[in-house]
Amino acid sequence: MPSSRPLRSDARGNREALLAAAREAFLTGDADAHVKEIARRAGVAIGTLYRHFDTREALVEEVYRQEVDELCAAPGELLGRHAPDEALRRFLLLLVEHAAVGKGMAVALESIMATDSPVFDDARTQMEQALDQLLEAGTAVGTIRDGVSGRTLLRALGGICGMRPTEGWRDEAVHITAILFDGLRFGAPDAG
Amino acid sequence: MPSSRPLRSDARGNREALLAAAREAFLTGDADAHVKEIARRAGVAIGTLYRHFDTREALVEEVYRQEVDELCAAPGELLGRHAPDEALRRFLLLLVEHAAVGKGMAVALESIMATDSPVFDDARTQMEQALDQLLEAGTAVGTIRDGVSGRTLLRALGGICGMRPTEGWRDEAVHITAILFDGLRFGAPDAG
DNA sequence: TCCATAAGGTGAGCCAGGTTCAGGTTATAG
DNA sequence: CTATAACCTGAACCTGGCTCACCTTATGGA
Repeated sequence: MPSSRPLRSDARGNREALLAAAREAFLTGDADAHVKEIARRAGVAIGTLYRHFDTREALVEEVYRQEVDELCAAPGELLGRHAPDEALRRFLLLLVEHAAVGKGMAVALESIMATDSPVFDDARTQMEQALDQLLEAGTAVGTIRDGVSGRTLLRALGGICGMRPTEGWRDEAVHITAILFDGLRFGAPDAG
Repeated sequence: MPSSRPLRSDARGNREALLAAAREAFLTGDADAHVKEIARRAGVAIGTLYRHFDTREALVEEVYRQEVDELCAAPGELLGRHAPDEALRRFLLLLVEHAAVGKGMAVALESIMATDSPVFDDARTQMEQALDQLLEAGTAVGTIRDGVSGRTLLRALGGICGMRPTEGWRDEAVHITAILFDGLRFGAPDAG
C-alpha cells in the first residue's frame, strides 16, 4: 500500500473517510464492526476499502497506530516531570485508561501487545522501547527491580488490557496494575 | 442438553468420540479447529455434533471443564504441603504450565478467566474460589497483602495465559507471574 | 422374538462476514 | 482536450458456524 507517488485526490479522500469511519466504529464500542458497514459509513464500496487496506486487520492496525504513537510519546514527558518509578506507574495507568475508553482500544492493545502478529510489529517495538525507557530509568535510580524487559512487561499489560471490558473492569485493571507495579518495585535496592 | 434419563448407548459413544476428537484438536495445537473437522475426526456428521453441543463454544467448554476441575483441586493439596504464600506461588505457576502445554489450553484459560461469557460461569466461579482460598490463607498468616480478590487475580492470570504462545512465551509468563506474585507480597505485614 | 416409537443421526443448504475481480469511471499529466 | 493509469464498484465467492426436514436404530414392552 505505501505507494511511492502521492495518492490521487479522490483516493486520498476515500482513504481518510474509511479511516474515520473505522475509528468511529472501533473506538466507540463496536470493535468488530463489519467491513461492509465501515465501507457504507465511509460512503464507498467494499472494493474501495480493499484497495486501500489489504485486509480488515490492516485497517484496524492503521486506526490504532496513531493511538500508539500518542501513547508512546508519554514516557519522555513523564520522565521529565516525575521520578522514574512514578513515571512508570503513571504510564501503566495511562495504558489502562486508554484501554478503558472503549472496547476497541482494549482489543487493539491486546492484539498489539499479546500477540506476535507481524501486523503489529511496529507498534509493538515502539511500545517495548517506551517501556524499556521507563524501566531503565527506574533501575538506574534503584527504585525498580532489575532484569525485566519492556517486552515482558508489555505482555503482562497486553493481558490486562485484553480483559473483555465488563462491569467493574476498569477498577480491576487499575488494581491489577498497582499489584504489578509493586511487583516491579519488590526487591529493588531503594524500593519505597 | 442435560437430559434426565441416560443417553442411548450409541449416543453416548458419539458424544465421547466428539469430546475425544475435540480434545485432541484443542489441546494439541489447533485451538480453532473447525466443527466439521472435529465431527469428521469423531466419525459423525455435523448434525450429531450439534445434537450434543448447542454451539462450538459449548463443546470447547466441555473439553476444558475437566482441566479446570483438575486445576482447582490443587490449592487444597498445596496448602496442606506448603506455607500459604508458597502454595499460591506454586498454583500460579501451575496455571502457567497448564496454559503452556498447548495453545488450546491457553486460549481456553483466557476465555474462562478474562471474559464474562456465561458459558464459563461455572469454571470461573470454581477458579475464583480456588484463588480466594489461597489468598485468604496467605493474608491470615500475613505473607500476602490484603484486599485482593480471587476474581481480580483471575483476571490478571487470564491475561497472562491469554498471551498467544510463541517463542519464549513460557519463560516470559513465568517471569510475569513471579513479578505479580511479588506484588501480592508487597506491603504484607510479614512479607519475605 | 418382534414392533412401536422416541431418541438419535444425517448432510444439503442457509447465513454471516471477509475477500476477489472483471469491468466501468475519473483525475491528471502533457 | 485526450490518453491512460489510477481508481471505484458491487456481484459473486469462500469459509466456517449452524439449522432442519427426513431417515435410522436402540430399547422397552408384549
